[in-house]
Amino acid sequence: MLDAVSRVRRFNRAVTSEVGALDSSFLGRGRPLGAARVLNAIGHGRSDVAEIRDYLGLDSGLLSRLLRSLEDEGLIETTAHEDDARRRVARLTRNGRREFEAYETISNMQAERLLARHAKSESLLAAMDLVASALLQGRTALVEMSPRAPAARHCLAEYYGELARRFSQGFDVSLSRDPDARDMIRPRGVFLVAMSDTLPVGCVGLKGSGGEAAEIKRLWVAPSARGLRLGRWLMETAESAARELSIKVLRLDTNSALPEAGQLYRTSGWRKIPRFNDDPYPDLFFEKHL
Amino acid sequence: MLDAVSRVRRFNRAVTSEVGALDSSFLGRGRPLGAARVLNAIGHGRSDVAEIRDYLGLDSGLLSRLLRSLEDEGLIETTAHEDDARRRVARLTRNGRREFEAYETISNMQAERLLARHAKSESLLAAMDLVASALLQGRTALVEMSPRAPAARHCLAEYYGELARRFSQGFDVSLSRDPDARDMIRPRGVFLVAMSDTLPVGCVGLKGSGGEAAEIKRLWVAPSARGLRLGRWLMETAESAARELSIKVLRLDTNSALPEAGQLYRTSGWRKIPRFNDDPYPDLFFEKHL
DNA sequence: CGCGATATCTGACTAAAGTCAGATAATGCT
DNA sequence: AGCATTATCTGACTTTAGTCAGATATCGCG
Repeated sequence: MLDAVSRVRRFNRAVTSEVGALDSSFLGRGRPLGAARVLNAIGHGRSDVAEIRDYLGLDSGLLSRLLRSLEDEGLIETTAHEDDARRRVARLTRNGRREFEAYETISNMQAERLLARHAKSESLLAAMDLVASALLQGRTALVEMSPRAPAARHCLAEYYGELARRFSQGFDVSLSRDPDARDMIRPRGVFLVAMSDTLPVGCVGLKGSGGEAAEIKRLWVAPSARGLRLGRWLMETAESAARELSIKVLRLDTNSALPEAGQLYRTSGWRKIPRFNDDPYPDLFFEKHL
Repeated sequence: MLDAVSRVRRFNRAVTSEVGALDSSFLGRGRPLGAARVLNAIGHGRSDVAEIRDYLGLDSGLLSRLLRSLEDEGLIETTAHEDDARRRVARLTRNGRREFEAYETISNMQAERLLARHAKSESLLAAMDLVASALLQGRTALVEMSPRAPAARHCLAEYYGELARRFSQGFDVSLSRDPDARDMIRPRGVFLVAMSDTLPVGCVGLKGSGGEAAEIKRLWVAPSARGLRLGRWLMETAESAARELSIKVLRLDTNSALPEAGQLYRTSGWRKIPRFNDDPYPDLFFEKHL
């Protein structure tokens, strides 16, 4: 019936009217949209004036005036940056925080209303995640963090859950060789998480030993972010990090129940090698010289 | 990691920036956004001034001026409505059509670009359909049309495809009692299609015989529109139409491989009855007195 | 200290969008 | 025909957003 482009355009029309509705609900608090956006940016932790300007794409003169008007309303206060008095930092006052929270409530209620009128809200959320990951593709960031950080833990939990679903015999982390977190933190290794706005959508661990050999562990991409070549990007970034750490040879184990992963390794310079550990889950082993 | 509301809000942020990008690409043709929107509304067949005003939510004075500026550019011409000279109708000139098509090209290319950078564009499209159906929920319309109309045929083809996937023995329309289209057109019956913007997302047929008994056939809701209570709405509307046609008793057949349908019938006043036909596919039979 | 670079602000504009009170003309109804 | 209603238009205005050229203050560095 409808070709692909028409379907995308129907989607665009649908969200345009919905987004417009959000904007006009923001107008209800008697403040122009520009000022409301600045207040919200500050509320969400963007304190540096340059950072706000950059985030909202505003002219420096315009932002300066908007900040002044929020200051006159008593919602924010600005002070000089402590190590550089040319820069200014903005902070919400008590009233500003109250006003910011009113905007937050509007946004949250809008979101809740949408979910409430859908009887299958889990499938709606999954679809929203997928579309958002596609739209945010260019702004996805790979962040190095501890495997114990919340975003990293989230990815690992999803990863284990997925293995449990995919392996016919299930998956129990405690039976697998769970790497010590310290081996995936510099200087021994690294742990990378792909962040798409606030959502962690993928991860990979480089588990070093201090020597010239290291292992790739825990490569995972969220279902909502598949098809965006994130796996490849994670692997390339992990390999660069390995080179920085003077690692010469990388190894990894995987399972033939994860064919996408195997395909990725084969097409990016990895070579199949014999089993090199006694972990019960993997049945395929790869190596790559850097 | 992220609760439902945060996920919706991430989605909102993602589409807000995307919509902004579409808007600014429209600016490239040297015309303010307001004028471009009016031109596009006219190009998409909205000719009545009041209709445009309503669709775009514009003040009458503002729209009047925008129409004047498009007229001065030679892109549209307005004439009095033929049955009511107070109303005006706008129409694209040859140049206007060319300009409209330039905007169409921009939108189409934007959509294609998004799809092209996604390696699983079919899953992206399915997600977009689902989100759009949810957002457009309040604007979904039930349209009575011939079962031979394109939108109706689309629904029927999807319906047959779904039966083929769901029934363990497959499904072949030619073995089933395919109702004559005329039995689902007034005055004998009706055929309803749920339109969500341009996408047909559900259908139902009321197959009459001219007498007091009629059958409900071809109830289908698109996967992207499930959870929106569309099935129930289609059934209620078909029942109202049946009452209008002085039908006293409705019957239908279904299959236990379609549990959602059976559940819907059971919770809306239908009673299980013995088999009343020799169609090989159904194994459940219902009746409802109006 | 002096000087070019940097961050923000101010002033003076313009363009776009939106508001609102009539003006104008056609229509429907008695 | 008379008159309230309806659809659109015009004029006069305000608000919001955005641009741009300097002004001001601070910083980093030789």
